[in-house]
Amino acid sequence: MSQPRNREQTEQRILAAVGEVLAREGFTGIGVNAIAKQAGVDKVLIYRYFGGLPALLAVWGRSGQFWPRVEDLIAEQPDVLTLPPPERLTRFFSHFIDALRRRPLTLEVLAAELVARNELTAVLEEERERWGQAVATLLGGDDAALWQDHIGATTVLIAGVQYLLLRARKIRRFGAYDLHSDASWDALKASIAAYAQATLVRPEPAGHARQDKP
Amino acid sequence: MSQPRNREQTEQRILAAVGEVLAREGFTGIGVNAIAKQAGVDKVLIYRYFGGLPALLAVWGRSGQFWPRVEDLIAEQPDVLTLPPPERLTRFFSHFIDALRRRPLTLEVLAAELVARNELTAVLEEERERWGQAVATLLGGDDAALWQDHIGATTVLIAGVQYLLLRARKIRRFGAYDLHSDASWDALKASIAAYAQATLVRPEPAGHARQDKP
DNA sequence: TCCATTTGTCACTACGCAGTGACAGTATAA
DNA sequence: TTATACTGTCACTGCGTAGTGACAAATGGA
Repeated sequence: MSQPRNREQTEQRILAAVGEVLAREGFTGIGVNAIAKQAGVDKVLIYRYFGGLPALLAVWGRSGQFWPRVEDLIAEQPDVLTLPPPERLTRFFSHFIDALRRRPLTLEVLAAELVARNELTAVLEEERERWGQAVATLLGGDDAALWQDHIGATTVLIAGVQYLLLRARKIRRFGAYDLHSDASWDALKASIAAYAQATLVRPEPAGHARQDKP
Repeated sequence: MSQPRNREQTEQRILAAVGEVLAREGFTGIGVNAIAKQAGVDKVLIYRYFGGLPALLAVWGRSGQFWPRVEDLIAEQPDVLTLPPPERLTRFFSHFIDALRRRPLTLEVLAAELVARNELTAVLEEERERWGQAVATLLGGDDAALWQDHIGATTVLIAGVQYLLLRARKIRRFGAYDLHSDASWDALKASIAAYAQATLVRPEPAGHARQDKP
């Protein structure tokens, strides 16, 4: 019944248990008791090895990559940078939605951030700030000025996608959409694509219109 | 120190205390002990008069109107229905943002819905579903077909605004924006306005409103 | 006046939580 | 071999929570 005497392994057990408890019970179920029980380890070791629950969460947050890496969002299309801006934005959103729908743990943490701040959310905040920079670079591409005109609406759209994904976990409907159905998400992707086509182009149609071809 | 013997008044005290505790400690601080203490009443009366915490929350949810009524979002401009669609959408978003920024209690409940379902969130869900219908009618106005084409993007924008307002409570930055500054919100409103101008128009037969794909 | 019901108070149980002190077994270094 | 540090277990305190039973005081009807 007693654990092998191996601190390294025990620490890994505890770290793994954090994710397991989070996945099973959600953020409100997180606590030293639950984590220790899940790890099959005495809770005092959490204090001894990590210094308490907040410090443990910080370590866990740094170890796992729940946030989709920007590269993964465009991986299947490595020449995405050569696409015209509307297609680029469309593909980005499509992959972003799919990636987040596959990451329930990310959504759990994302939801927790809205309710309470703690060591974990602080760690993830830095991480995502860097992510935002990378996305801006990706979407801006070779025409940063064009992108600049649409950064506001696109920011709200990114926020909106995240919010709808969070709501989907607990509440099925939002306005006209059933957030549990793939068809709804396809429709939303199509709407965003239409938005991109309609707006993400150089404003002057006549005269010195600039083509978005390389 | 004993309360006057007046059930009606005591019930009102308890209901008021729900909102007070929610405002002061947030949703995680809600509990029979805290509510009873706030109301200056013994907690057993919560069970006796309301049947427990979930039932109390349901009553409270029905009694208060924290969600901005659609009429209030356009009150200062009663002839909003005569405005062209882009201006109509722009005004709606501007008022919607301002209204929610003035309702911390609404945001608290909105955030709670993302984490846990309970009697309160169920009640509010019905309420907001009706709200969504009213908004659709308002924005659609006399040209439901036009609106239909943009319902998806607008839905995501509404969701995005709500999400940014929720994040602002705990996390100051989102992408390029400081969510605590009025200037950021003005910029976001302007971006939404630009989106509305660019997309929410009738495709003219020979007009330049919508640009063709290359 | 008498009695039943209602209103409000108090004391209590049972539970889960965070955190800690004491202890036993094991590895390691002198 | 002996002393020391380390790893893991157990039992415990203290706190806050939800929920309940017993009781005192006031009300209102017969």
